[in-house]
Amino acid sequence: MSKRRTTLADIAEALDMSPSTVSRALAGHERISVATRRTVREMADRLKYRQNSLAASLRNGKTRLIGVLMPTINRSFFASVVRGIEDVAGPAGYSIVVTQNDDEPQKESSALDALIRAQVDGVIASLSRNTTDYSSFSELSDRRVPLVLFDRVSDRIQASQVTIDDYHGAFLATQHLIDQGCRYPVHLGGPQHLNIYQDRLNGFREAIEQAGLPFNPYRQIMMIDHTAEGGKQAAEELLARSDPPDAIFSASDWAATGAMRHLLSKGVRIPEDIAVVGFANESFTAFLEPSLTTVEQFSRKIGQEAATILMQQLEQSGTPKARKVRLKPELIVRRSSLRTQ
Amino acid sequence: MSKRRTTLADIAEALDMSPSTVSRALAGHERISVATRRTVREMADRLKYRQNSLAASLRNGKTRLIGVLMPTINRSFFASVVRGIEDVAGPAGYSIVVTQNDDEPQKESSALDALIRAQVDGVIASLSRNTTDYSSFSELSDRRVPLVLFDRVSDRIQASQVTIDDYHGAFLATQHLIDQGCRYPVHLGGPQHLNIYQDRLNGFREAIEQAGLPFNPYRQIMMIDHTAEGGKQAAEELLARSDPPDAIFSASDWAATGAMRHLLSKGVRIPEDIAVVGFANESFTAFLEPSLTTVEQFSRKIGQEAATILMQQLEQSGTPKARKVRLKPELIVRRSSLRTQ
DNA sequence: GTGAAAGCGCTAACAA
DNA sequence: TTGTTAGCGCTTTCAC
Repeated sequence: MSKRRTTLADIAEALDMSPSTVSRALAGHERISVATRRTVREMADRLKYRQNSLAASLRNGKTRLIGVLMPTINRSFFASVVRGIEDVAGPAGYSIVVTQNDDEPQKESSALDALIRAQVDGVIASLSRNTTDYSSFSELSDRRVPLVLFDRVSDRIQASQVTIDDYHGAFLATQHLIDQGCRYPVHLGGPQHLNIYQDRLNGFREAIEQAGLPFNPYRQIMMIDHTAEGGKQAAEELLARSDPPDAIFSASDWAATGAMRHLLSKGVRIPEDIAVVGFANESFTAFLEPSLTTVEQFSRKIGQEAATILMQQLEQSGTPKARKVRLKPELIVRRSSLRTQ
Repeated sequence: MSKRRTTLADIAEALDMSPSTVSRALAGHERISVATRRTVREMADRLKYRQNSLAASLRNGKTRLIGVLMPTINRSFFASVVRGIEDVAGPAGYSIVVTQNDDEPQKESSALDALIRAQVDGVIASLSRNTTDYSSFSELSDRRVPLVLFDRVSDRIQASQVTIDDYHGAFLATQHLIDQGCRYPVHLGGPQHLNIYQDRLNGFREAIEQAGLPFNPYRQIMMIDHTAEGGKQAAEELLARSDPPDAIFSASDWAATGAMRHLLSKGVRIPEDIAVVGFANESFTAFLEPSLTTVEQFSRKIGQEAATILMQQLEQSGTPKARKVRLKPELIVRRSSLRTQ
């Protein structure tokens, strides 16, 4: 009744052969006769044998586990990335260990610790909002664990990178607003030590300058908390100004949504009075009223790319050279910014 | 340059003591002198020792890994559950391996396979939409791997269960619609072999019957695909009727959203002509126009509960007896259903 | 084509 | 309080 796991030895005994033969047969080794392979496989099935990957891993140093580290899985962008990672890692026979840093550097390093202890073969990570000390990551390279960073990356960490061209996305969004006749757009930005927010801000500024419009950073850039509430507060502040903007480009959909909601409640017409553009193409943005123009960042694709790169580095034996992949975002034009017909 | 991992033996050698002493010292064993413990710990730090949990696991049969299996992580409900699981499993020193079944039974069994091979100490799972053969799960109990099911559960599997009272949630929602003066509500339901959809439908019917309203299942129940598109199609069909309903209770927020969108585009007033209630309290529902009344199902809490139960079963040595936890959902009333002031 | 034996790194029973 | 030893289940070198 109390079943112990079936081991190689059990199969060997049942078949009166040696464990090594069984191991080789199961691995599909060339040198083992086809007949033996068949019998072994059948017996393995009958005994419901499952390889104890612990033992195998201990022996050959590979766990076929890949570690994922992100701010929180509980946000659609990151959940999609995990999904993308699974898309390619799963079929390749890897399982995924998910850890989170909650934007706290200390949780980040303990999560990395857990991943190292779990002996993951490689790691895919997005930095915590507040990471400034990168030493926890250097432990990975010390141990020759390949690392791929995505979205929130840093050149100060030796690793491959997968990002989208945030600069370009922001540029497209802003240019679109200008095309729609907006002359005084405001950007709702995020912490500038994160590449993504810096790039989005730069794209915004560049589009304005290229269009030859006046640009006043103190009036046209607001650093906010990227939540619906943060967006709402920003909108309040903007409406209180003597010269409210005629467009808002938010670095996130959530802030854009919060802002839009507040504007509407104050009788502001969108897009006629103020046009609004978000960033991320969260799945609900198409269903807002008016539907929200935003930038698609292909989160699932990001995960797939990151996993693909990691797989390559794991399979190839030599020293993996860091690769950088930058995906092109796309502007999704919807009603919140469409003034012309 | 090419660093091999530091092992217990390395520390032992450096300190001229035996590996077992080092092992015990690191484990904080009582019988080891405090002085020794200190020196050992310091040396371990200096050499950046990390326990090879593979070896430890192989030895003592515990991996401190828990497997999670769900339809797809890429949906906010499930991502939240994972988050909840992490909330309690992480601090307890467990890491989480995430797998998905994409609502395909065959992927489900291969995911379970992967989890078994990975030697997870326990499993938390929600069934695939199409699971009818539960034999893959019986392998877990054969191997005495504790299992906790959540949301989509089945009594035909020997396991603990964490669910919300879907029946009650649906009952509250429907009762609320009736309170608002609706007399002819229609339910957008899902596959009846899943407990959750069955319970929601039952709650709907029961509320109508208790109110003494006429009930025609053929007219008042529609089985649909629970996506925005599915909701839209349902709305189309309902509007084409000679006797359209005065309320819609959808078993999902997404379908409710799609339906609402379509109704509004056809000039239907919500909630005056047709009131709408969804299910799940997806984070965006508060920002729809009108904001959507829905049922909060405490997804993160579900994950926390499931993990707590699993932890208990893992720590306690005896045969774990299956527990069933049923959380109370809450109706979140918003404008899409508020007719009275 | 198959077997014997060693060892991956750790822990724990037993011994001292 | 510490050391010795065996063994978890697997893979692989070397031998036949």
